[in-house]
Amino acid sequence: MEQAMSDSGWRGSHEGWLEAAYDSLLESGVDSVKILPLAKRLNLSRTSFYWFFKDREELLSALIARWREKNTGNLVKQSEAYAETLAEAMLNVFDCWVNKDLFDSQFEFAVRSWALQSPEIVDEVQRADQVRLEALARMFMRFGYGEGPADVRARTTYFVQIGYISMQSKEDIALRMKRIPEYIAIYTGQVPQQRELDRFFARHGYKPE
Amino acid sequence: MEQAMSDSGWRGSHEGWLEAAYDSLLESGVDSVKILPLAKRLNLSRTSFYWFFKDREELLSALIARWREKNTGNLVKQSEAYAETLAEAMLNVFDCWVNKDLFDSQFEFAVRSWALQSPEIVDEVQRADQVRLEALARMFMRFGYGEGPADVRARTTYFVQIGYISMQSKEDIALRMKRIPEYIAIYTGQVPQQRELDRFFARHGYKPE
DNA sequence: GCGAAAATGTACATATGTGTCAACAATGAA
DNA sequence: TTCATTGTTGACACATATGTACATTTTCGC
Repeated sequence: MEQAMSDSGWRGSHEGWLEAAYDSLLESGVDSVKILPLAKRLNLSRTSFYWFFKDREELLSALIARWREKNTGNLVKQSEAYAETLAEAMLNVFDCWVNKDLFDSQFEFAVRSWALQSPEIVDEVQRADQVRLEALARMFMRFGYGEGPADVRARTTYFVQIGYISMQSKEDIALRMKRIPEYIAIYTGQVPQQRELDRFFARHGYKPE
Repeated sequence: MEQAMSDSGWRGSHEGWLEAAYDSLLESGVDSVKILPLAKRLNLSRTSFYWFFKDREELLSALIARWREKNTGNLVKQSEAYAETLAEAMLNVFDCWVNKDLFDSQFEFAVRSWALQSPEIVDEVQRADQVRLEALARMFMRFGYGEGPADVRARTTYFVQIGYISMQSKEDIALRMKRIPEYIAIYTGQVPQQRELDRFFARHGYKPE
């Protein structure tokens, strides 16, 4: 239960507090990101916090910066990755949905919930949504869709995932993988080729029987 | 800014506090549902609250009961409504997405965000999701889909909406209506007939040009 | 080892929330 | 008009959070 520390011999650190804040945000929402509880978790004095951050606000800003840098960047990158067919391109995007390193769903949900009580976060989230949707629409257009249909398909693809996240359901990998060809067919209007699926499954260490 | 009152000459009431709690929940999330701020909003003494509710817990339970009774019931009902084609059936479900009386999106989002900080609410939400998804899947099966495809299509339909809700975007009605035929095509795999769309638009008081 | 810095802790002032209690006011039925 | 019911209030006790001031300890370069 020890947080990552800088190489100094000190117990606390900027990263330590941030990591604890991140954990608390994901577990129980922004309102649980309070200095006193974090101090208890870290076994540090509460006031020690103020050496690293000006105040609670600054900690929350750092949290948002972290989210901004992670989730949107990777989604855009995956939507632009090389692919021969639309189905393959879609599977590249799906990498995000099954790989925590590319897209942190819990973080995403926590930030969206946070938006409910902060207009600044609403702005932040809406900016992210726009960037992501535009990237997905460009992907559909690369494969011949017109602007209107590409937009609606981008929305379908994206909203389904955001909706899924907000379900917070923990269904097992096998079931999720089994549904994937079906989703690809709906989103792209074309059935993925077996070798495309095989490549996808392989890179996520999944073996269908 | 006067809350609905019972017919007695008293200022407060069970409904008054509940309504204020509902407003606050939708505006700023559960953590804003505190007795002291609600009292200020109602221009009542804080302690007067305890005449109507045992404690804050009881108020929150009343809020959840309200949500449970409203959103799930109507969605199930719409999915079971009479329709000659799948596209028409889908449009019946879409009634929920454009009519606040049938489905309260903001309430939905607020409750889902609340789940982040309460395991009991997680249970509540998951139960609702299951009931709703089963109703939608039954609808697809009524029109000839097998169990597997019906399930995935139900999920697509439902998740897109939940995702849309969590975007909290307030795009104008005309734009949403314009996208509807496109969505119907993706979800059902069939293009809706003009007369079906006309009927849908008409009952929501929308006139396409 | 010594001193500056980096980090921690104690004490204080303040704000906001909860819930209980006992006194008080308004209402309407007998 | 009495008077129990229904509703309202302020005072109290307590809990949890924030942030500041200042003293103290730890660490590392010299």
